[in-house]
Amino acid sequence: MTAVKERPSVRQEGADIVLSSARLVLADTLDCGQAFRWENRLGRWCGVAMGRALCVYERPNGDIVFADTSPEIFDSVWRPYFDLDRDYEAVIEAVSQDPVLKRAAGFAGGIRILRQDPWEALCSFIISQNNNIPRIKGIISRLCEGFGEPLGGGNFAFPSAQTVAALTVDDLAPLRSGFRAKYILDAACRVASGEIELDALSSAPLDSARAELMRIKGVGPKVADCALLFGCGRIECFPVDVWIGRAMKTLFDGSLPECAAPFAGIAQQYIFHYARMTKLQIEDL
DNA sequence: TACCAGGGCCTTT
DNA sequence: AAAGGCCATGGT
Repeated sequence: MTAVKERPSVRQEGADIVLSSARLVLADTLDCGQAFRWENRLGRWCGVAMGRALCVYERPNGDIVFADTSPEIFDSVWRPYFDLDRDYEAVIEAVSQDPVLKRAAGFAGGIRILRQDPWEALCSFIISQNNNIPRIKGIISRLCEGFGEPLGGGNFAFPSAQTVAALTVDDLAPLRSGFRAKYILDAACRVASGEIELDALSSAPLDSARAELMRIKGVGPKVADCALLFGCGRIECFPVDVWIGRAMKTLFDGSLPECAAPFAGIAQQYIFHYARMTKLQIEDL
C-alpha cells in the first residue's frame, strides 16, 4: 500500500486559516532553539513574531490551524515566516542521498527554518551566546515587556533597533543579560544608524554579509551565521556550536555531505534534532 | 596561551 | 542541599 502524497493546501474556516498536508511539525519547529518567543499553552503554540501575536495548533489529523487570522495576514506574514513556499519534500529528497542525513530527516523532517525579522534574530542570538535556552527566553521576554510596543492581550512586539539604540546599559540592567548588554547596544546602534543594513544581507555575498555582522561587538562566526540563517533567509549558512561540532565529528567525520550544501542550514536543524534524540548513542561512540 | 567575565540552568554529588 | 559544569565572544 503506497500513501498518496498530497499537495499542501490552505483554506479558510471561520476566523481561522487551516493548512493541510504541509511538512510542518509545530513542536519541532517552534521549540528547537531557532526562535525564543513561542510557548506551548494547553496544546496551542502562542507567540509574537513580525509584530503580531498568533496562536497555532495541530489537529489530530495533522491539519494546522492558524487561529483568528485573515487570508491577507496569513499570506503576508505567516506564509513567509513559516517558510511555507519552500519545497521541503525536495530538500529532504536531496539530502537523503546521504544515508545519515536520510535518517536524520526521518527524525526531524517536520522542522522548517523560520524566516524571522532580521533585527530580532540578530539581537536574540547575541543574547543566546554562552547561555541556555530557559534564560535566553527570560531575557528576551523582559526585553519585549520592558521596551516593546504593547499589542494587547499581554503581548509585546520585539523592540526596534531604534528603540534599543536609545537605551543605556543601565536601562538594560533589569534584563539580567550580564555582559551581553553592551553587545545588544552596539548592535542596535549600528543597525539603527544604517551603518549595517540587515535587509541587504539576504542577497549580499555570504562572506561579506558575515564580515559585516562580525563588526558588531559580541558577534562572532556562530552568532553571525545564526542571524543570517534565521533572520536573512540564508539557508546555506551552517552555524556551528559545540553540540553541532560534536555531532558532525561523530556522524560525518567533520564535514557536511555535499548533497546538503545548498540547504546546509536545514540539514543542520535535522542533524541537531537527530543528535538530541539519539544523545546516548552518540556519547557512547 | 590560558584564563576570566554575568548568570542561571542543569546534572551530579 | 550543595557543588560543579556548561556556554560564544572579547579582553587581558
